[in-house]
Amino acid sequence: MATLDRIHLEIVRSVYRQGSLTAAAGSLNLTQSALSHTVRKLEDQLGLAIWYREGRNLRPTQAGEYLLAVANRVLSQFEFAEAQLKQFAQGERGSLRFGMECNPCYQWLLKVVPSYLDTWPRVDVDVIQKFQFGGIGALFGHEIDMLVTPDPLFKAGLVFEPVFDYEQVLVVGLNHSLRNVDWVSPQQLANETLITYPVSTDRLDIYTQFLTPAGASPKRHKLIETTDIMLQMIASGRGVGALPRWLVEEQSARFDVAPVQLGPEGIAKQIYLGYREADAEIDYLQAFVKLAQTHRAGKV
Amino acid sequence: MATLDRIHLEIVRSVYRQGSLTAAAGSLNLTQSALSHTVRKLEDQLGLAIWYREGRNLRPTQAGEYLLAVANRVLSQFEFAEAQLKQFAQGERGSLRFGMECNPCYQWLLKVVPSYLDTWPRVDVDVIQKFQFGGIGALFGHEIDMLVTPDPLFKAGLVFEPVFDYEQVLVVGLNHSLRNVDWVSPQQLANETLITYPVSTDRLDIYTQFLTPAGASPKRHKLIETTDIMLQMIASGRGVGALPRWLVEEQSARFDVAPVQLGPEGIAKQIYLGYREADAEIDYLQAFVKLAQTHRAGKV
DNA sequence: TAAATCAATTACTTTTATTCATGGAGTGCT
DNA sequence: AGCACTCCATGAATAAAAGTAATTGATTTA
Repeated sequence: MATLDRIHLEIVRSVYRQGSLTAAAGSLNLTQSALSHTVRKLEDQLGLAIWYREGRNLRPTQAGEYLLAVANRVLSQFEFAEAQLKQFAQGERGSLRFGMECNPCYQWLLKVVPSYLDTWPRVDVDVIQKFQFGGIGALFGHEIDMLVTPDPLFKAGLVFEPVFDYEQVLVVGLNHSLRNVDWVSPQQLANETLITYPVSTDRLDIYTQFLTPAGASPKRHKLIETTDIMLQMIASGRGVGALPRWLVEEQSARFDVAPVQLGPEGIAKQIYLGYREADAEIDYLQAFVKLAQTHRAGKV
Repeated sequence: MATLDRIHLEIVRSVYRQGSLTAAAGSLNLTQSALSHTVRKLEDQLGLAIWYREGRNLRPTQAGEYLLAVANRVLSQFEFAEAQLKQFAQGERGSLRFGMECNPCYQWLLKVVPSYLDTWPRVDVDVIQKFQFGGIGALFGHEIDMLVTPDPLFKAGLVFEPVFDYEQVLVVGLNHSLRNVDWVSPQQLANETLITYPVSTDRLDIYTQFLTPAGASPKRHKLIETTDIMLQMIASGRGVGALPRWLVEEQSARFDVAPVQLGPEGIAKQIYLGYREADAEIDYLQAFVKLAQTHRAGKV
């Protein structure tokens, strides 16, 4: 069935380059006899001649010319593919698909990824934000390779590692009455407009760890998708938000906003990286975890 | 060195299509064991896994995904190439490169080629008009496959076959004084302007077979490259020309020109097709010769 | 004309691919 | 839990193939 094979293309190309079967045999580390046999067999199978035998040398037939063109094209694809696979094998190449389960996670990832891309130039990074069965499901379903989440799930087959600690704070405008208090209580938000990302309240720390336990709630709850717009709204006094302290401090140069501690102890948060146990030895994955932990120590 | 081979791509694709090694083995007419061995060997050589073994089924690794993409692309090229070669083998496909040594030859070819292209849709026809070492040299040098010429050369390795007889005539405008004579003599051209294609006089029949033997020559000799312009010039009385009778008769509908016999006997010409003896069995070449001879009988 | 070069061929050897038989591991069903 | 089923891996045996060595014949070069 499949008469044509890579070796045949190699022979056609080599005969063309070297000018003779004998020379081609040398360059392919085979004997002249071997090539002669292989060629004969191929020609028999195809039912046509690849070369005219003219005296002691070969001149390609039309089929030969065609095969030569195919050889040049296809062989380079083989060679490129092999080079790519070699890079895969050496771990120099791959792709990391991230899944995110909280917005601060995304903000954090944006800060870590650039230096990772520098050290692993051949690893593609992709961020997937919508998964059908949640982050864990996406991990098990191989939709993603790494989950960035504040909620580790220590389950067989998965590994979670903490990579970043931060404090979730209230964000207020510079003229806001709460700006200069040491900390705010849940009740103090009863007359405020709270601006959050548009996700259900059980995924918002300010509800789960602050308002809900105290039975409190804000006057209004506004949903805004992007951080920049959210900060602009807060800066203009339209409401208050809840974000990681480091993010607020970083953005305070661009927006007139300030962080305020939530409760007497503050809300401590952690970001975890989760991945499949089976992938643990993938070096470029392991390298990401290491890099993430390095960032943790310094100020991100 | 060359680890990756066609069969590996076949396996990768088949496993993807069939969903399992066992099924793939079936579709490739091999045993499951054979594939397993082959795969193992390839993975060892590449130094990476192509599939994750998950329970009893296989899920492609990143390298596997990549290989699958390569397989889809490269295998289709193999398959197309094989189909093309099959057409070559069946003589359904090829190319016929014509060389021309006289302008009437070209006119004649233009009339024969269309019906040939109809019957041999996969044969490409090419016309080459400039050859370094003459038509015969081009034939021997494989620049062309078929020579259309009025001068056959019966030489070892070449075959010439007559395919068309025609009469070379003088072409005059409708108001020309020679229009209604039975035939013209060389001397009658002494006061005429002769318009010919721009080639040396020893390649012009009106010189070699008419003027030169009689020691005559026209008053002026103008060179014009295209037949249409030449006929326009003749129609407007700027001179006379020499062309095949069939061509003049055909064009007399478009131009005000008429044919006049050259000499008491007329000038009889033949067109020959020359080709390499070695190509004699190429069916689409032989078919062209046959077709050309058919045209000969009828009015071209 | 002799020496050299090249492809084809035959007989033989080596390597590779494939099969057969079997075992282990997961999956699904009762 | 137990059983049947399916799938992949493996080792040993075998079949197939690819390869080599040595020689021939044809053609070119010196």
